[in-house]
Amino acid sequence: MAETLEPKRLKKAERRQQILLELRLKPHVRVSELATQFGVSTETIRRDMEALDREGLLQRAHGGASAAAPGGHRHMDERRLERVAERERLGRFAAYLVSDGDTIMIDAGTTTMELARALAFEERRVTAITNSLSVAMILGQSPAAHVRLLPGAYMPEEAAVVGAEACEYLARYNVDACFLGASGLSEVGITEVVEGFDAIKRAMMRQSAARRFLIDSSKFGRTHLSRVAPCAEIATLITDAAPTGPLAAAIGKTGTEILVTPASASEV
Amino acid sequence: MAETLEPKRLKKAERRQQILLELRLKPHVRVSELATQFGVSTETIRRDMEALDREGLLQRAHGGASAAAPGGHRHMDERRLERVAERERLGRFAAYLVSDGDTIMIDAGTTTMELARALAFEERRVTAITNSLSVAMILGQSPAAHVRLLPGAYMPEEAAVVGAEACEYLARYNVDACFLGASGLSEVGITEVVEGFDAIKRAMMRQSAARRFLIDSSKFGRTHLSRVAPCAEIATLITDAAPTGPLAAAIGKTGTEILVTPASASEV
DNA sequence: ATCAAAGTGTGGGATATGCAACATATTTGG
DNA sequence: CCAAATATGTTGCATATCCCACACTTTGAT
Repeated sequence: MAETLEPKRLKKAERRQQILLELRLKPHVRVSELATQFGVSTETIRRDMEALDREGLLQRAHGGASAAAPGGHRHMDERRLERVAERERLGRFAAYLVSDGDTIMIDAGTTTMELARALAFEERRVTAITNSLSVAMILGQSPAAHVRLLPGAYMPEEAAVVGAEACEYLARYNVDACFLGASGLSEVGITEVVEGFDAIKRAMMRQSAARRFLIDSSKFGRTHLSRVAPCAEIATLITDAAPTGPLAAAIGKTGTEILVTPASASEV
Repeated sequence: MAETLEPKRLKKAERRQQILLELRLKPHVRVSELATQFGVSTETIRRDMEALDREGLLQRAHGGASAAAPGGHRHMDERRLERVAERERLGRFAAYLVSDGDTIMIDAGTTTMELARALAFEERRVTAITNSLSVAMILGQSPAAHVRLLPGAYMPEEAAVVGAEACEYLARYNVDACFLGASGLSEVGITEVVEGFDAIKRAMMRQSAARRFLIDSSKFGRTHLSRVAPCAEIATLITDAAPTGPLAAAIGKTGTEILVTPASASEV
């Protein structure tokens, strides 16, 4: 009784889950590959991909699909689609503030990821400490960068580690500057919505000579649950449009250096 | 030769650089898109992509290209293509040794990544400590898993952290079992070729009640630079074929439990 | 200026993919 | 058990891509 039973056929949900898992390891999968692998027709895979694409879990391409965000996740993916140009400008701009030989801290976020890209692209010779796996992977590609990762509990939604251990660990290091993102910036100060990120940001600020924030103007006026720091503690604010109204007043009184990316004048 | 006012045509190097930049914003670009964008023929783009693919700077796909895996680098990708089926079986099999509620350590490697996949797929309720960013991201997807990441210097080729800090940090934890890969297994014992991984493995072994190794039979008889441990310290060897010759003799004398995956004939 | 080398464009046949409509299979709910 | 709903497979054809060979253009050096 030779049981030639093939691996039990996967159901739709399992198959789609597998597709996503596959995409965690490879940046791109082909329709034809998966069809063979799962023993289903290409049309089925096509339908799977179509559905997953609608959910934003992957990006469809001719003949296959790519991971929506390598090292990123659902929430991040959605955010990634908005204001990409602004964030890229912010990241590139912030990279000018980093010199060869600098030691820096970078926290997790879509904007700080752009900074990591810029630093990697320019092959700036830096030592960076981060709690973001995405930042580590991106910046780690640069042969000129040294990256150290913090310990702690892994938070899949943000592809980052958080927790007391990470914060404690930060106390070991003293760096030239930290580059941090944030969920909101208002008269109250810097605020953050992701649980655990506030403590990381505060710990990074403590160990840094210069405290720099990358915050695009869509975050202005927003106040979230936990306050990271008052406006006065921002050494440098890198943004795409100068603050106005009460926020401008609040920040104006502090010694905060406000750097606005140049390209914002040309287009919306 | 009338001088046209068209944007000056990019040279080869610039165009290729531009392609890579594009891939930092989008996970996937199409040949046809870029051809239009740069005003060159699709063949040119194709040649560009082919070259960049050879350099490992992107991953070619039918109709376009994706960003190279940020964590999974050239080496890993190549390795991934070999013995995929064996590794997957090993990973799945090893997952049976993990019970709900277990605490485990997993080190970096292509085989242990498969274990992470299996654990994630089955949503086993585990707490895992790892130095591998890939393992963390894969297993972190599972709602039932808690993942802790070790601190240390990031090693881009392996998408893992290494170093004294990681080893020290491991001493904080005591777990039920560790699941480790290796570059070689011979009479000498377990050996490793990746610098820094040996120390991680030893530290993980120290903190684990059960020491389990996932080593496919192609590694048998190989001896690499640094010895991780003698055969006697292997509690469980999970592999796809029973050792033979001198290796069998060496392992036979120890109390090592040898588990061979039911590849074809037998069953569990 | 001339030549060689490298880069790029063009064309056509082979192959792969997409898409839609319909047939079949599987699951679900009563 | 059946029937509806859902999922998957199949077919045919339009389209897109690939790959190769060769011609043309640009570049750089002598």
